[in-house]
Amino acid sequence: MPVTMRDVARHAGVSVKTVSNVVNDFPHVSPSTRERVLASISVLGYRMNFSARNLSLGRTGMITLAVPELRLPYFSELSDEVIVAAAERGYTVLVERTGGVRERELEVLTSDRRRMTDGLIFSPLGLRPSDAHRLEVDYPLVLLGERALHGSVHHVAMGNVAGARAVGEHLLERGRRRIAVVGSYDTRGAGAGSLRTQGFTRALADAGIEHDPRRTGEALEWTRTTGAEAMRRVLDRGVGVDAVYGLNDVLALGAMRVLYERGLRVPEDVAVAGFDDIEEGGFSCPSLTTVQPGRPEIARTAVWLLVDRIARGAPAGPGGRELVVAPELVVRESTGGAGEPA
Amino acid sequence: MPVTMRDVARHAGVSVKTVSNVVNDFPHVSPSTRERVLASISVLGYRMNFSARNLSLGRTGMITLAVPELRLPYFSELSDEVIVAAAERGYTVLVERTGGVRERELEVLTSDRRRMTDGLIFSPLGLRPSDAHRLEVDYPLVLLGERALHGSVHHVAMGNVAGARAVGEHLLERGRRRIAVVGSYDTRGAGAGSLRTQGFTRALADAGIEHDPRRTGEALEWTRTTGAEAMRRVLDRGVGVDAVYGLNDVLALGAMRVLYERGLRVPEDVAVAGFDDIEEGGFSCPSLTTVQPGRPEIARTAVWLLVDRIARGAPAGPGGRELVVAPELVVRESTGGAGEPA
DNA sequence: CTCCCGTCGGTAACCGGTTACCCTAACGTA
DNA sequence: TACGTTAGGGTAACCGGTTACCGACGGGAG
Repeated sequence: MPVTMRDVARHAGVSVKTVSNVVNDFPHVSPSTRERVLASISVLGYRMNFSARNLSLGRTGMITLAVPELRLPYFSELSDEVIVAAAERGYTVLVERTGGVRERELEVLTSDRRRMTDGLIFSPLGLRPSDAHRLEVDYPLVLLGERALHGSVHHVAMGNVAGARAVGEHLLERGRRRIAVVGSYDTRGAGAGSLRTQGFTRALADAGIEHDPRRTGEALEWTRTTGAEAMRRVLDRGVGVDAVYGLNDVLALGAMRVLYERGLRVPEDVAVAGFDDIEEGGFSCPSLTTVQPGRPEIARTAVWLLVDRIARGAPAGPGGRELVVAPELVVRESTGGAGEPA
Repeated sequence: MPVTMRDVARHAGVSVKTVSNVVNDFPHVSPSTRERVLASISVLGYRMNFSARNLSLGRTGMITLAVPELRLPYFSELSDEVIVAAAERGYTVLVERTGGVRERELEVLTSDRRRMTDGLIFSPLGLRPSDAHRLEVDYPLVLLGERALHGSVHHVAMGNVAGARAVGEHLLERGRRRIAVVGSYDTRGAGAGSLRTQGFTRALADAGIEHDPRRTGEALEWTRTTGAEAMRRVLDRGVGVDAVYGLNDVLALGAMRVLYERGLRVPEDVAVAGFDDIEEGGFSCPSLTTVQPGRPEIARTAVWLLVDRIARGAPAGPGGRELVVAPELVVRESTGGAGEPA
């Protein structure tokens, strides 16, 4: 039913090889022949069958991006950037949603679906350190987010500790001492939550201040809702709070919402800072101080590394590189703005 | 190099047909044989080659979702929902980004890349009414957003006019009369902007009020930034404003940010309402009154219609259905809350 | 007038599944 | 014992590109 290359060849009076040459812009085709073939293609309405090409070539021109949830602004902005970067390199992106659930993440690594694409950019959330060996796969893989314990897998990380430290120092500089942390959960692992907590407490420790655990509001998922709930719990404990550090922006915005509901002024009564620099934080009222983790660079780098591995045909190998993108503090109204320190 | 079905067959001492039967859960395989085949698969580490399967089957198990930008909350939330709905039906989603640019949208409709998937869910933005015939494609297609002028293409729409009218009536009910519209651009076409403007002005007209065009802030793109700019332009014209209707939520939030910067109180001085009910609007300060357009239902319906068409193998046909999902007004703080009308 | 070489294009095998069609063995029945 | 029936499984063609390999043709050099 559909028009094939052989149909075109017949129509144009040439061979399939020639049609293929034309379609793929190969040399050694005379202009007149090319013309004729293109005309036939147009007349017959020929469209290439990608499954067939993929089968022959052994590659698909697609990569998989696996993220927890597309609706979280950080990931939607990241995905957007990955898609753009992939398009620049001629790749299309297939998006998998893991929900941040360990089982689904493991499944993404091994499922047959994965094999529909040439490689995987993977932002794990639920994986445990003991799952590290699961990342030793035989296809091109680039990890985003936290570091794999070791191994040969490329890995693009952000400066979580450095960024968190900068937030801590900034809040201290603004004279805040009773700082709540919203979102902390696991403080020991190698996950973002842990690293961002560590960097922060380190800044406090350097200033001779100890973080009061009663000012920690835990949140397993990082959403506006859980941020708000965590903030409420902290406030309800009755310990004074003059600043809030949300481990990411949506947590911070959820917390800010609770402060608003309780009539606390930001930044006069309570300063607020987040992490990720999602677009929304630039428009909240007040705008949100945060850490720009270099997301565009992360996206580009991840795609490049992956495409590179695909092109080289070297699926794994010992060349697992860890690239850490430098973060940058973005000071906005929620901590008093870029003006003079309070 | 990679393990094929024939390798498995040889190893298990059966034929490829039997391996295929096992892999695809077909009947007529004795338990013992099945066991043996599964063991061989496991030993050899066999993984199915999807390109080959796709070539044989003529389908890929993937669908394309084409949206303007993934970073816009409406589309990221929609994409999330489409991905979930597709997964329920056994499909994976390939995301294309059009940027809302007409050329890219037309390209998505016809490109070879499109042929890598079984169907397309398409949310056009830049297409003109005169492009309607371009939508008469020979593969399964479901449109989101505004109506195609006519034709045989399935189409899931939201109740733009009804929703916008509800917003208008709500603002009037709250005693607002000098209402700015942010985002309007084309007021005649069949696009969302036009419909949402029409519904609104109709509500005003019904109340005997005429919309002052000086209170219209145009914005071609619908983002927080353009919303803010449009709001500034309106305010700078010096005409009084006691309410703002953003044609979508991010426009409204951008406008709200400007009101905040200028020291205008929301909702006391200026009420604000949007459209789309993105999650962010529930957490802004104040929270944003908006229209919930039934996005989850839109996503599910679109996927179902598409999968249905794919399954039926009836690419087009005269059965183009238009489904309109009913919108619902969500009253929040930015217009005075659900309490008694001011 | 040959020979050589580079250009252009044809032939057919191959990628790795699916499946129409066929055969066999085993069991039940007359 | 002969035969029908069906479950189980084998064979080979096919999906539609890609490409290794081969051959023909035309022009310039010897």
